Amino acid sequence: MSSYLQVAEDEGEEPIELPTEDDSTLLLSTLAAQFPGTCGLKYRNPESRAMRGVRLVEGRLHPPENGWGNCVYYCVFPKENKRKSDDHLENSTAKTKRMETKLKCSDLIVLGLPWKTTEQQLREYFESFGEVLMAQVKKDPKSGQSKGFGFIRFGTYESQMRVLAQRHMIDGRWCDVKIPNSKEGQIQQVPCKVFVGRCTEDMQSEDLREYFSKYGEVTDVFIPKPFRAFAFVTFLDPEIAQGLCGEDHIIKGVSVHVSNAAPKTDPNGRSYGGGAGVGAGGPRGGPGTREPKNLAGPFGGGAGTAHHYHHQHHGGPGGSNMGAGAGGWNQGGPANRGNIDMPNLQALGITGQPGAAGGGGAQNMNNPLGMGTLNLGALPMNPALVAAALNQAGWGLIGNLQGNQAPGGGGDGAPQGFGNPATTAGFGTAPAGPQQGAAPPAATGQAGGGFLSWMNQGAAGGAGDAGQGAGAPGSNTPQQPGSWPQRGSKQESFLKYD
DNA sequence: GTTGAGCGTT
Repeated sequence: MSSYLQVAEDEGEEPIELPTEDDSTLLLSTLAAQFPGTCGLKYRNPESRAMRGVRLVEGRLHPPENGWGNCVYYCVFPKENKRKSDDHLENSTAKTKRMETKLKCSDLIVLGLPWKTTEQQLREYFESFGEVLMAQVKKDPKSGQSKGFGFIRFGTYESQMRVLAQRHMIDGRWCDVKIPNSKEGQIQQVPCKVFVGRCTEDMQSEDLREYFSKYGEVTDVFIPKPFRAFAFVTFLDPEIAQGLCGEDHIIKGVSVHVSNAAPKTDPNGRSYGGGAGVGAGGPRGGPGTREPKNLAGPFGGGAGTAHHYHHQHHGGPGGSNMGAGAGGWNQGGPANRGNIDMPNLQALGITGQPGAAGGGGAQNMNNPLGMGTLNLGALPMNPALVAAALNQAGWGLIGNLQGNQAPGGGGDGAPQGFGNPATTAGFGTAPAGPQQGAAPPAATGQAGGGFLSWMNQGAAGGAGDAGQGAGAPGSNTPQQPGSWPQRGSKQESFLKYD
């Protein structure tokens, strides 16, 4: 017997009745279907007159102690918890939400299923990650024998991301979940990493982490060694990262400048950018302003680059992670599959948007968090500039947190600030939705403490990426017994900080 | 009732 719950976008708005589930919970997906971008619910406590948050566990909103009652519940949006000072981005909530409607889930292919696994079992397994809209096991039409793979579809992007983030022990076998080839290039990438210039030597990674944590969860801090007067800070929420770009902040009494994380280069030092400097985009750091040492700038337009990458390929098909023809976007094409240069890009569905720079770029910029916090399309720039900036933002490199890739040489550039258990513990700890329930109330927009913490953003942090992975093994994957099976591993290569 | 990288009878 499901009943209905009155939910309004905000106080004073017309409520909509939403059906609750049999267990009286309200599916976040149900909520999000009517209020795209919502990340939670709140209601006004009649006694204290204060707003109260509704418990959210694994995609289900749980009623207060005495049931839902008759009061009206209000949506909580990530945007609303953001600081106000990002108005320069002109990211209206409405626009953000509109964007989010485009954050559709994709079918996901599940590889490596045991022959005996049924669709029902498949569904049941993945339901611990969120609402499963579809589950199928591909079978031989004649014999009915499973082909050993299947497809699933989730109701929420977050669930999808969670599932893509790890391997799955299904019915006794490790299975891979990936974006199907047929869906390639349909998912977006987002930069979560910012460049912090004018750092002083006494700024430790923890200082930066502490400082920037007030804006959102910091998943990574990278400070090059030896001292180079800059750092990289990676946020869980890409929009937070974006919102900080162009700003000056005082840390330890020193004014530092935040800008887009620098672009990366391929081993030959070629530029990936389309030539439009990031600085042209507006408030972001202009060319040359962020690089204390002015390394040879491989960017188009001669913008100074903070650093570049060195790719070490250990066998396997070479190829840079960014195809020149793609204007800097990770293409995720077949040539890249399995290339550690973009380890989990494909798995995470974070692939390029070749058309981004051309037409309709803005609407293609979506948020893999599924929380709708990023709205690059609303930036006061034209799509081409956005695309150009993004090309240089150093997005795209997603490391594999499972710890089987980075160790063994990849961690040489990340002596500290990585592999922080506090930030890596989120994922892979339990299939049943790690820490959502424990997420601090204020952390809306961040699906739990460690959501996506495993993501290694940006090539800029190549060394850091590796380091993060290196820090993870054994500490963040209690459920992962031993190492990741080597199935499908084709090569090893590393990104090394230059 | 075998097999173990892959890619979906709509």
